[in-house]
Amino acid sequence: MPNPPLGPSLESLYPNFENLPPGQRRILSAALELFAEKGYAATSTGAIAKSAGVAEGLIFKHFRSKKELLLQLARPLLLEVFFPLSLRRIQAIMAQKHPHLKNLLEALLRERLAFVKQHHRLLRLVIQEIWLHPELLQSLQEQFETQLRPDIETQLKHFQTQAQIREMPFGTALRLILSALMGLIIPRVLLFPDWPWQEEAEIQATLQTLIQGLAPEAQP
Amino acid sequence: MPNPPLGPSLESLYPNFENLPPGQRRILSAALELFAEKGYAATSTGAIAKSAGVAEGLIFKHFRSKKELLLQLARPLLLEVFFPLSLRRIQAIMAQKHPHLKNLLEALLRERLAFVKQHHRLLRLVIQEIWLHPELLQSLQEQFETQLRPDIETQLKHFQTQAQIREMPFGTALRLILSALMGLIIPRVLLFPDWPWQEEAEIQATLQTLIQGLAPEAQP
DNA sequence: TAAATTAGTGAGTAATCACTCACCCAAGGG
DNA sequence: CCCTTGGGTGAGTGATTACTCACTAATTTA
Repeated sequence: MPNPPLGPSLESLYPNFENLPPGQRRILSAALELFAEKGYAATSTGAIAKSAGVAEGLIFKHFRSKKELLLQLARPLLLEVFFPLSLRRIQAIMAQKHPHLKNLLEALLRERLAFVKQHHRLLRLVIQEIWLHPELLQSLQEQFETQLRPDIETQLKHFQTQAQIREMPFGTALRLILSALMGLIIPRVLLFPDWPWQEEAEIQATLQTLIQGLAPEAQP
Repeated sequence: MPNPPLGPSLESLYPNFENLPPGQRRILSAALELFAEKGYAATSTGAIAKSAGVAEGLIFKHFRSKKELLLQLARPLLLEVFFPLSLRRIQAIMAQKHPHLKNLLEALLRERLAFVKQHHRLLRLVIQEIWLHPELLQSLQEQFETQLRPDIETQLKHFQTQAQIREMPFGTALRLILSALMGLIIPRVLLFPDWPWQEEAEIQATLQTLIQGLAPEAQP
């Protein structure tokens, strides 16, 4: 199946989305779709209202400005998009004492790939707008530092003592892992979703490369 | 030096930039700066004209529309930004019979990092707008297929016969290499230019990971 | 039950948008 | 010496923009 399926995004991700008034829900959904497709700046509030089937004024009853609509859309979801370790499924895997780094990375990559296929609009929106709205990048950093860094750091240290990852700073290891994962996810889902991807082979090649790459240097 | 220097971008990249009428040059420079900073859609032609110190009407003397200004800015530069192998300096390195993959990748990474530090506005512009203007992505693909693919493919095959890269499809190897390079360049130059980067260590870690990762599997 | 709060409407507004047009000026060419 | 051509000007245009406001209607609170 070459095309990522278009699924409802917000219901399963936005905190207590179902308890919001229906108008606000329709606005958020329509805004996500239009922002992702045409970009924030090129999407008018009139178009959002029309697509949501509500009066334009209602947008400004629920959100003080168009920009706040963007931030309220993106902020609660940033963590979910970029830091999969916050997911319960992955935490469950990490709770086990995994013998091999490969098992963790494979679960991570497969889970993230499926997640992004389902919520590709959201990833698109974030990747498009993070360069233009420094608040987004900053809140992403804050959430990471406070909520995720400790967990990931101990996990990586564990693999380092097991000599599955060679000695290197935490930030470096994180960067190498994330760029390998994103290097598959972004072209697969966002840039060239219609290519005839050999997805399983790409997953295996990515994991193999990452694991060999992170391993300690072979002693001659 | 944590901050990437802001250098003149177009003089050295745009084909026969110096022969263009001065008004057009000022417009292109101002548009590049503003598009990269605020995004294409959020930049008005009035702001471009003001920043360039020309009348707004002059923009439409030289470019049929605002969008064509964007395309004329981006298209001739896409290849330079994303496909460093077109550069003479790198071609010179490739002309030698390199004994080791590492020499090529190291030259590539260092050259690209320096290039992007100098032209970070341009990379920013392309990364921001490529999601919203399919023409950009398409012309990028075309240029790659016709001009670069053959060279790179033979070069990679050469490394495969030397057993420095294990057996894998061309597209896969290219993707793995590009994501490793971009995974250093993008955070270093665009996302967190002000961090206290240990740049030399990051370069070495990236190369080491990539070379180990691409190598044939160790036989037990 | 009166009052206040909340969801939702849709016409209205001042500002801004991309783009046009009539015009100026200088340099060549016949 | 006229006349075309091309770089450059800046006021003007209709459309679009984000946002406001006076107004229902229904539900909650006192």
